Amino acid sequence: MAQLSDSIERFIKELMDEETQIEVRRNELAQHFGCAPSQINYVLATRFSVDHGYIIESRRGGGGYVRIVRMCERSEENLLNALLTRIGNAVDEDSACAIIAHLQDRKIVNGREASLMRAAISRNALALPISAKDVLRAAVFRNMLQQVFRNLEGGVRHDV
Amino acid sequence: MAQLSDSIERFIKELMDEETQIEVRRNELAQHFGCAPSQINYVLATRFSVDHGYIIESRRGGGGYVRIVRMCERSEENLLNALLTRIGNAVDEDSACAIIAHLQDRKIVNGREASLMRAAISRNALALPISAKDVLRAAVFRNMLQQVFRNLEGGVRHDV
DNA sequence: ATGAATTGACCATCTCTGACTATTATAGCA
DNA sequence: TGCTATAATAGTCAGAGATGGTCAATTCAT
Repeated sequence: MAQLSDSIERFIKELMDEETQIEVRRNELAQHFGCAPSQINYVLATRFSVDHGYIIESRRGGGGYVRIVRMCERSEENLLNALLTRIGNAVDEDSACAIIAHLQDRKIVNGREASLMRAAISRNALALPISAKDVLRAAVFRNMLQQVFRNLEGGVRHDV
Repeated sequence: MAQLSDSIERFIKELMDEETQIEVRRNELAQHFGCAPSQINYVLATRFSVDHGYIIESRRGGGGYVRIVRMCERSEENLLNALLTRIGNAVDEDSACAIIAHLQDRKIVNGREASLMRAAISRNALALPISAKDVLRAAVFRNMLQQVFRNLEGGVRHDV
């Protein structure tokens, strides 16, 4: 039998046919399928994650919504994954700068963006004991890289 | 449904089109939208804060008014200093995002750069206990801002 | 038996209102 | 003139209502 999650997934994908993004009410959707609202979050987390090429944005409170955005196909995905693996849980400043330079060589980021990234991961920025800096730098760097690659896809303003 | 707050925000911004400041009667505005007067204060507080680049002045009593001023004529140098002061030693994510949005409004950064900055200072990026995050975010953010303004001086402008 | 799916209790955030407070102008009066 | 009462504004804050989020426990499908 088709799982509830599968039905919800299909429903959302049909809604998105032709559209690059849609907005839904979590509660309405849940009611439509007669399930718990959190079930919607489950479907979004398992079928509409960044890995699946989607970005979820939402707002709570009166007039709240859940927006589902489909990202374009990514040709550079392998590079991103390679870089994320390379960075792992810690990375020193020189290595990070080398990666940024590489991205600039490949015209994936321009000079201004490269300088921004260096600023964010510099020793100065990360005001912590030396040992912790590399770990924190890796976290910030990973996040920025993912953003860089999302930007490549044409959509410019999607944070996660 | 479009939220009342969103409508009021749009209305005010349309009034301010071309103008650098406007004056309104709180009660009149509230009546126009059929809401409680304090709703106007709510909109001003959440959409026209200093972080968003506005200043609110008002006077009570007969002939009272609310004046909404859009900050814009500061030189970029002063803006940098104002922002660094504003950020200080700690800043939460929402405030930082408001500042980034303001920079984007003023075309000081473009969409890609804004998204990069948000990525660098997001909760996800700063893998630390909550209490320390705001402090670290401020440090990273300050560093990025200084870089942004250095980029301006060099005139290295790449639009997307 | 195992991992996926589902639920429900509890949490976080955003809006909006109304009661109460603060401030200012002005009319009326001594 | 000077003082005071009143009317006309605006500000603040706590709380209710409306959403969405998270996570641990449970159930289900293979």
